[in-house]
Order: sequence, then C-alpha cells, then structure tokens
Amino acid sequence: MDAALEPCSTFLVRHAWLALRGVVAEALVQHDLSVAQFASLRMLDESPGLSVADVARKVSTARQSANEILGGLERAGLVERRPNPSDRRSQQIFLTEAGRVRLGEAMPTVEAVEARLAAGFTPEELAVVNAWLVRMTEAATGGGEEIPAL
Amino acid sequence: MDAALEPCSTFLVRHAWLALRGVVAEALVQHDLSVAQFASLRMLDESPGLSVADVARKVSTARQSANEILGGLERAGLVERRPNPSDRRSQQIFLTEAGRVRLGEAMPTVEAVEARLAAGFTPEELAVVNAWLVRMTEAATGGGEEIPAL
DNA sequence: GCAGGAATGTCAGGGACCTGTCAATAGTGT
DNA sequence: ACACTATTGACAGGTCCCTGACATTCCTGC
Repeated sequence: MDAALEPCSTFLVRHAWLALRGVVAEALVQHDLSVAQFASLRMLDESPGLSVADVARKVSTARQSANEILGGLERAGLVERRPNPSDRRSQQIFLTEAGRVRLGEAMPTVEAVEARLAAGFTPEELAVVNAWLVRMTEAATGGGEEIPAL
Repeated sequence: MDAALEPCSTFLVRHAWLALRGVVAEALVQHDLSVAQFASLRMLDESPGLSVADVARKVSTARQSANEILGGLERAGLVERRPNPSDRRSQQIFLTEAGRVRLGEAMPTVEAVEARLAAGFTPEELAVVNAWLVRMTEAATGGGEEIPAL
C-alpha cells in the first residue's frame, strides 16, 4: 500500500463510503433498487407511516430528494402514499406487500456483502469502529452546526 | 438521536462522511476553498506535476470533474498547467506560490478539526478505525486492487 | 515502420441533489 | 378568536458530478 500521506481521516471516510456505496449498489442492481431506495425502504419497514419530510430527515437528504426517491418507489409499486387523517398537509407512506417482499430479498444480499467486508475484525474492533463513526456523525450536529447533507 | 436500527455499516459510513464533509467544508470557507479543491491541492503538493487524469484517479473522481475543480483552482491562481514535454496529450499541474500559501493556511484548520473529533479515542482505537476504513476501500476493487491514497 | 489498442483532455448531455420559494395547514401564545 | 410562527409537500432554478463520445497522442506487437 502507499504509506504516502497520513491522510486526513475525512478522505479516508470518503473513500470508504464511495467503495461501500459501489459494492452495495452493485449488489442491489439484481433487485432493481438504488442505494437510496434501499435505505428508504429500510426506514419505512421499520417505521411505517412516515411522511416525506420524516424520510428525508432519517436518510439525511433534502425533502425534495426524498420525494423523488419515494416517487420512484411508488411508480415501482413498492410504497404507497396515503393521506394523513390527522394532518392534511402530510401523507403517510407505507410499504406495499411487493415492497416488503423486495426488501426481504435485498436485505440478505446487503448483509452478506457487509459481513464479507467485516470478516477479519473482532467484535471489539468493530465496536470501536462503530463508536467512532457515530462520534463523527454526532460531531457535525453536536459540534454546533447543521449538516448540509449529500 | 435515534438508536433505532443497528444499521448497515454502509449508512453509518455515509453519515460520517456527510458530517465530516460538512464540518471540513465549513472550516474551509474562510480559506475560500471547497473540500474537493482542498483535496486536489493536497495531492498536488505531495506529487507535483500530476496530470488531470492522475488527479482524478487520486481523488476518486471523474476526469472531467477533476478538470473542473482544477479549472477553479487555476482561475484562482492557485495552480498552473504546463504542457508535458514528454507527452503532448497531457499537462503537468503545479501549485503556484499562492497555492502553496493557501494550502499552508488551510491545512492546520482541517487538522485542528479532525484532531478535535478524534479526541477521546486512544491511538490504538484510531489505528483500528484506520485499518477498517482502508479495508473497506480495498474491498471495492475486488479485494486486491489499487485505490487512491488521499 | 505501422496498424491496433490504450490513455489524455475536452465537449455534450443527463442525473442526482441542493437551495429558495410558495400556498396550505398545524400548532402556540395572547 | 386571532395573529404569528413552524411545518409540509411541491415547484423553479442551479450546482455538482457523472457517463458517453470524440480527436489527438502515446505505446505496443507485428
């Protein structure tokens, strides 16, 4: 490897993200899902009935981006929007049966990929990594400022 | 915060990247540099005379994106392109004196930010994190290929 | 030499995402 | 009840980055 520059960890994280994103995207192609769509599906499976704005916040993206992502999922018949009976501004979004099935198919694929990548590290080490990553994400908001979001 | 799902590490990394990017971008505003520009400046300081394609590979971006980034840096007078005497297709790119000065000013800012974020972790822990991140980036290329250094 | 393939910089076009804004609606204090 | 503010989903406009293509130039094998 190149021991060249003890790089800013920022760019290490960037490369890790690009790499992981690429691998996961590749794995999701066979399920006809994008990474963003998969993330949204995951959120909605865990928390049915979220609004568009909720999804946007959960996946750290702009409301409108979330709207477009959900639009794609809706066109694919994987989610459905329903009017929110207690708030006429917002819509509740639910996975359709097809959406649940699709997510159920895709999830093991992604998990397998991540498990393959995590191989070689002890649970303690992975816990450290996890803690560090969480610390970084908190630093943005807890440090005082807002996150621009990708 | 939401301790909800033990998430795919992929998305943890994404959030960490977004957060770090935000913090670093904020720190670089005062130096009138974007994150991508800072990264390019760094590469060129370490390896003067790189071509546009070289920079693109090193920062993991498309040739054209690198071209645009370098265009901005050139307009700002921070880098200069010179014809490559031994390859008439490519250009060699060098930092100008102003570029070196600007990088010298910005670097401590970024390092300070990262140091602040790394506080609370032992060197051993940070080494583990580093190793994990590198492992992730390597995984993208199929497990054994080259991946840029920054 | 020289034909074929690879690499370079660049252009055109598009996708994904963001900011800024808007009307409609919800919540809050007076 | 009523202003005031915040929030929601949507629209317009712009930015950033990417893919695909192209002519030019280098670098092979023959």
